[in-house]
Amino acid sequence: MRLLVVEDEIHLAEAVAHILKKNNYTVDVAYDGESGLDNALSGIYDVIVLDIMLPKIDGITILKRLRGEGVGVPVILLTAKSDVSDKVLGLDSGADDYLAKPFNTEELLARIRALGRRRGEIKDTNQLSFGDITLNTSSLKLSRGAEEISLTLKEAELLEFLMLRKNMVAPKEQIIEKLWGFESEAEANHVEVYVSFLRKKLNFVHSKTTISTVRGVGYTLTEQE
Amino acid sequence: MRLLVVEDEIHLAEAVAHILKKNNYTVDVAYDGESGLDNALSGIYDVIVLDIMLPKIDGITILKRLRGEGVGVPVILLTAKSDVSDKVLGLDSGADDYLAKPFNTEELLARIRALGRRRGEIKDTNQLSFGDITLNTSSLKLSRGAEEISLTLKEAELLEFLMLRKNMVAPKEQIIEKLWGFESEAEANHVEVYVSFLRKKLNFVHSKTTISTVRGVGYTLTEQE
DNA sequence: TACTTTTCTTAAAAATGTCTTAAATTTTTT
DNA sequence: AAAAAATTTAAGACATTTTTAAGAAAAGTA
Repeated sequence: MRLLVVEDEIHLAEAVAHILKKNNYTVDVAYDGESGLDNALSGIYDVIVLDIMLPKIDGITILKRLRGEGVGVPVILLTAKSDVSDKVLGLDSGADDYLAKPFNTEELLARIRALGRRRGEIKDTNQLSFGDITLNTSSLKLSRGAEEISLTLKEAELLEFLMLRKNMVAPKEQIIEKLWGFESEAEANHVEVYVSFLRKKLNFVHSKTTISTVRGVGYTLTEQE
Repeated sequence: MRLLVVEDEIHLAEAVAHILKKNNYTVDVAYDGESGLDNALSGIYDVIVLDIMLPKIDGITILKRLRGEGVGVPVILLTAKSDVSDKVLGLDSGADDYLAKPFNTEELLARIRALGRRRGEIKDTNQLSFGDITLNTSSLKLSRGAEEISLTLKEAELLEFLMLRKNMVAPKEQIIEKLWGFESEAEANHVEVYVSFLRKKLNFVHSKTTISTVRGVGYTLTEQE
């Protein structure tokens, strides 16, 4: 994961960068709003840690510009102000999280993990793997070893959703929301039908990976022994 | 993050709870001052949204009692009155924020985020531990060491409730309210049945943790030596 | 001890959630 | 416009969970 830290207090910036690198992130640092915005617009970052008070361009402005340009990268706002109105403003501008200085390391790490996770981990190859299966999110092909089968769009979306969540349970509600949007009449049965389809196809490629159901909650991808 | 909403207008309470859950909070609802206070005193909440006008015990009184007991959980007061004196009274009684009805969703969310953040807690996992056992509240799996067993939804809810209250006694009444809703026909026997089920499962994983009965009151989780 | 109350445990009934089809409908491709 | 593919609907079978109910056991009381 590649992170951008935009912070003008050099000491703090270096300290944060150091900690993040220690935690296996690739970290770039910008010391003022202008270069921060330039970097952020590149779209190569998975999470941006952004101070509000900055020289040249302030954090809120950067955030608005990013969102205005359609850059949806998760942003954690950093600030000394604990003013409520300020927070609301930040969040309204499209921040994903908010952290007041001084903050502790664990807290920052936890939030970065949380946001990074939300993004998932599709590499530029469009290949997504779990256990013995691979899904090409572009060609919609599911493969296990040499065996391969085509998925329909909905099937692929569902599988991708489950794969991104690895061993976590994906609530049925969330699946509906993701695949059909949440105003829809879509019923739980839709999900069940597609789970059934997918299981058949997983079976077809003789995968050891299965979709197990957690009754009353949802589904989770598990690797069988 | 775990929130408590204390609001007697059922419609509003449900709507708020729904929105909050959508935003990944764990939400409990109490429909009157008495059960609101009981719940609040448990100390398991990160933020409490508290209506002022309530049956049985009013919000201000609840707030004072909480602070009197040394419970410092952030409280957002909710009220139809936009009366300034009321606001002052609320803040003097130890409220952290104040929101006049009708309020918009974003505003409420922003304030909760702001207050929750102050606590510095962030929900990073759905694992809950007590003594030698761990409950995954998402996959509904109870484990002790390498041994593991699946729980049903109700079993998991009950265990979670007990685990959150650690060594405190969970009154049967409160358990009913939490698992079956506050106006249900649910009888004490329901709880007894589920306690029985759970004990069997705790036994199954050879846990030293047991549910002990406090006759006439309720149940509590205890670790046996 | 005898009696009352509360809790525990079970089995079976009822309710609910899930799976699997096939057919109907919609969308896309030819 | 016809054919093919994908999606949605619907219904019955099936599985699991929840509820009910009733007697046994345990705890409290006189």
